[in-house]
Amino acid sequence: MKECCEMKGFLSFMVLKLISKKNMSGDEIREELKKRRGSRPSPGTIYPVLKSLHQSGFIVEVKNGSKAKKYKLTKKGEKEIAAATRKFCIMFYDMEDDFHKCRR
Amino acid sequence: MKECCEMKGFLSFMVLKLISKKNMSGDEIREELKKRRGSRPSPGTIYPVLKSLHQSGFIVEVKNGSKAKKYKLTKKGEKEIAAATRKFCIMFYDMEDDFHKCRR
DNA sequence: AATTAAATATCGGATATACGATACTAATAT
DNA sequence: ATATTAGTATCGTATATCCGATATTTAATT
Repeated sequence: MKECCEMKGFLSFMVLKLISKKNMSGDEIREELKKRRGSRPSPGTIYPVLKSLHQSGFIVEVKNGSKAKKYKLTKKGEKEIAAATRKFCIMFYDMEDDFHKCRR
Repeated sequence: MKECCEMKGFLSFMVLKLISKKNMSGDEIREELKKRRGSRPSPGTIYPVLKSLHQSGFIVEVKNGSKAKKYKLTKKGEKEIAAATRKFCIMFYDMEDDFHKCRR
């Protein structure tokens, strides 16, 4: 382990979570992730994740006009993110206090 | 990716977090993680993590009497978990709502 | 002290995660 | 139509993560 607590491994969760709130394109997701974790994930990081989520049937592409295509959740994807969120909350149930502290 | 949102990658964070709340032995940590994520991590999972955290200078061993040795944070470890917690909160700042929902 | 049990430690390997570099595609502008 | 740009996609690779199996150490029991 080069650096402790890098917290890798939540990328697909986070991507699915973001799309669940709002239909987004790959680039928009990269931008949002930059805000959240400091660094903008490279294309080689984000697109394979989207591909994988698509292959699993959790997201589909949506095109409207000449804009960059966006992704939105499928029914299956909604179930998945709901289940994953539940797990997340159980895993980190006592992090709520930390959220409050960070707010100040 | 076999299964989406497995949320691997948080083990060392979680271990450090647990020790920060209470001095714990490897076995106690395994037990606590069983509650949180459903499955009890195997020895081959948990002890390398402890070793790595120890080598990084985040934790030290504490023995009292004939009981199983426990780990406690060092100053460095305290700083590390504080920084990691801050990152966590930024990354997942909007998960608070989900915590509330899960509570019900 | 010898035996058993509990806890810890190590090893090899499978899989996941993420990145940089590069290639491709589609939209826009010239 | 061609050139340019923005967005998307793929490839190869490095590292992290985690596990099962096994070995070792430590504590408890007889």
